[in-house]
Amino acid sequence: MTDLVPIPALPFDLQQTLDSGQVFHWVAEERGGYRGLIGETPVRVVQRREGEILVTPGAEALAGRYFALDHDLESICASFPESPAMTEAVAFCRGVRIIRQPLWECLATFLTSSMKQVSHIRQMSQALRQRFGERVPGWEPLALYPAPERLAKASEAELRACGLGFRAKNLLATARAVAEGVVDLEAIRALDDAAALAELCRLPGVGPKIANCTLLFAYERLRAFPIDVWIERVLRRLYFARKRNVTPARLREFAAHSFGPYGGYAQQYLFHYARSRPRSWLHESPGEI
DNA sequence: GGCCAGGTGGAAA
DNA sequence: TTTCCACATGGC
Repeated sequence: MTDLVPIPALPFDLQQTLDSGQVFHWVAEERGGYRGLIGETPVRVVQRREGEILVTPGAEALAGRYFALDHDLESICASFPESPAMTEAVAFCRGVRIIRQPLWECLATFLTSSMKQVSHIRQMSQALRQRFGERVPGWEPLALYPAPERLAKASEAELRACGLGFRAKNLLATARAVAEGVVDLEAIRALDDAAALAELCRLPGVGPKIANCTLLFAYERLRAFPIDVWIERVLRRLYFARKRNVTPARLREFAAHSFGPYGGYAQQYLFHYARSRPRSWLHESPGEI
């Protein structure tokens, strides 16, 4: 293996970023670091110390963009609403970045994520890559995420064989819609947030949660605020403690208006922090933090 | 073995 | 409008 090349990254926490539930295919190596694909380019990334990462020669610019090393985390965090829990989440998530993923890979992966734990999403992603994606010579077992055209040719049974369960039907239908140009993922880049959300939601199996994840993790819409079961619990505990009849619509409205232009970052930090706490954390009252 | 997991879509109230 | 429920699979 050729020597890796250092690039400055401060603050950046590679391990937590890859383990924060936004990307699912990076493989930890026994000697340390990770192997993964940035689009179609195989890359090895290692972080040995604060403030820098080492990457495969030639992939410096690609990795810097993918890992969003240009995001000004200090300004982003300063824009969050004040609260003890938010402060704790920010401290815990120091260096976690919201990365820039390829559109289809991100959309399709989150399409398979419904009612699945993060480890299961990894398994399905790997199975789909191994079964339908092109291998990368010399980088086994890495394989590309299969293009919509490839999945569109698969049968629902083949997709189910990758452990997708009822999600197979939706992935197949969405792959066909994208392959046929019914929905143009690239063209969505030009739309504003609301229009982009609506366009993504036209795809079968894609609702507001998955659409917002795709907007946040692939379309660089840092205001997008996906609400899943975890974030719903966090919002209820931190901001609606002991209040009854808080509808999902009320939560959506609150999230959209309370977290500012980088609400997606706030959401990701709260998500990652809450998932790292003991289960009981979600059931304590805010005053007990 | 019951419970839950980064939800969605369609039916029923 | 809101509420309810089926939908597959796997880990603990």
